[in-house]
Amino acid sequence: MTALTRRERLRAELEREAKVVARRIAAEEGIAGLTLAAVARGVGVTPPALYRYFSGRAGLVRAIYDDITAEFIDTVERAVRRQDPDDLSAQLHAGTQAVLDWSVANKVEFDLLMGAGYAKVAASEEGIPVVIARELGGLFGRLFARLWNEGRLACPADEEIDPVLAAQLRTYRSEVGLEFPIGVAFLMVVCWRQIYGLVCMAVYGHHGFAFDDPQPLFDHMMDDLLGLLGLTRSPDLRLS
Amino acid sequence: MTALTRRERLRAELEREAKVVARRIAAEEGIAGLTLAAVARGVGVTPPALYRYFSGRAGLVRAIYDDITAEFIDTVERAVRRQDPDDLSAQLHAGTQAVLDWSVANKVEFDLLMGAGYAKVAASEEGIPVVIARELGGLFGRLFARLWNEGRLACPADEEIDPVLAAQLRTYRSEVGLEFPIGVAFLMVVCWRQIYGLVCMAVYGHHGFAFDDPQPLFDHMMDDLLGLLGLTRSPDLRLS
DNA sequence: ATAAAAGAGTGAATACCATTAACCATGTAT
DNA sequence: ATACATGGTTAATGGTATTCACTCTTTTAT
Repeated sequence: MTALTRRERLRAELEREAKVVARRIAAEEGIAGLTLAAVARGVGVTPPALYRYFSGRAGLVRAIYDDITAEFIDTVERAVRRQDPDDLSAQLHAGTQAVLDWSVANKVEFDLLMGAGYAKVAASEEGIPVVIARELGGLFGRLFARLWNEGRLACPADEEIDPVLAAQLRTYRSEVGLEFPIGVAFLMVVCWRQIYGLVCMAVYGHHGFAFDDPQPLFDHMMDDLLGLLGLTRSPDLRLS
Repeated sequence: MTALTRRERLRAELEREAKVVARRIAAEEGIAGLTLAAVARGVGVTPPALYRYFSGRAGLVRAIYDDITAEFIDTVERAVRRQDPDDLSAQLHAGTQAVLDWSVANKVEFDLLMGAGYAKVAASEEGIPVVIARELGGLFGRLFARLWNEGRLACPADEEIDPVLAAQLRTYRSEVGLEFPIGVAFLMVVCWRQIYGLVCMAVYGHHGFAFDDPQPLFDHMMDDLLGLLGLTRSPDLRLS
């Protein structure tokens, strides 16, 4: 039951609408082009009214940042769950493809979450830093953990890893809340480095004159990465 | 001989100084915080005066973009030339290390050249697109060409490459002005994808809570990449 | 039911910013 | 010496964020 008072309903409604308008403007004009005045026009109020909902422009950006994070993680999570629960290769593949597809389809949002925008948001607010890395790391980390438990993963032993790197991996592992050896975390980071590079290339497009479509490079990369994990590409991907 | 008139000297001086101030402000505040008014204050003129030197704010950004490109390429080129001319491994290693070091030391500039800033600059101006990719591709491409000529490079044959990817590689090769088979271009792109991913991680820092120092991951990556090219890490790197 | 309190919006004011136009002083060239 | 080109100025326009004082409405408490 909606024990909400009239005011609360209206407030929730305007806040939702303001964020929708803000998302649309950001997607069209970029974060730099996202102005309180434009959002105010879009929802039919004067700019100062928005200060009842967000703490200024920075607060508005922070608000849509949180929404975008949830949306991104949800998208990737759904793609993973759409696969055969026993086919880890298919799940890793689909999740990674979802990361690429969402990023290319939402370039401004990607930049905010994992690009230049991240540093700005993180610098101006507290409580941001680890969010996206933890969520995404946890999502893929659970798949890596299953691989590890099945004993199919060939990863370096703790002693083989450079001490400085080992310390970083331990920090990473504990921050993301994972249980496996740091060698597994190392594999995750090696994979992420490659995925992230490809996605950044596709999103920022400084090689777009030739590699307009990232899919062929992505397919090659997935074969590489799955091979690194001792897997082969699963034929029955359900990407629909 | 300076066949420059007094006015020309003063003009060149103010233009230089304005760009220096702009670079400083951009580095401190980010490109978004780079305002004509602040630059004008910095060089002791009123804002409209800068319109005699740059076509508005966009023109100023474009001007420092060009400077930054030249500076970046020059830095990498010097690092390569500092190595033994016959030690391709050392040259590749040093060049790549220079890319990382410069990018981390100049985050805002990196973003402008190869991150989110690139898309904005490229969208608003003509003649930009291929610059950075061509310069950097040419620099590393010459090293790959030498490797190829020495026959030490194990790369896929043309027929083994997916047709769509092959077309992209041909576009890339011709745009960058390289001569070798597209299999070599493929290796270049595979390497760049990994380097770029690591650099973006280091610059944008969404994993910075754990991987504050990118060097250990970089060292691992270089071993991988040099191995991919049939090389081993050269012991006598002169990075000083 | 009515009065007090809380909430949500407005308009005005301040302080930035970019950009253009009109204007003036000065260096350069004839 | 004079005419012109150049590089600067001030003033004006219009956009932005943000704060403050005020009003109207809704909620809450008596």
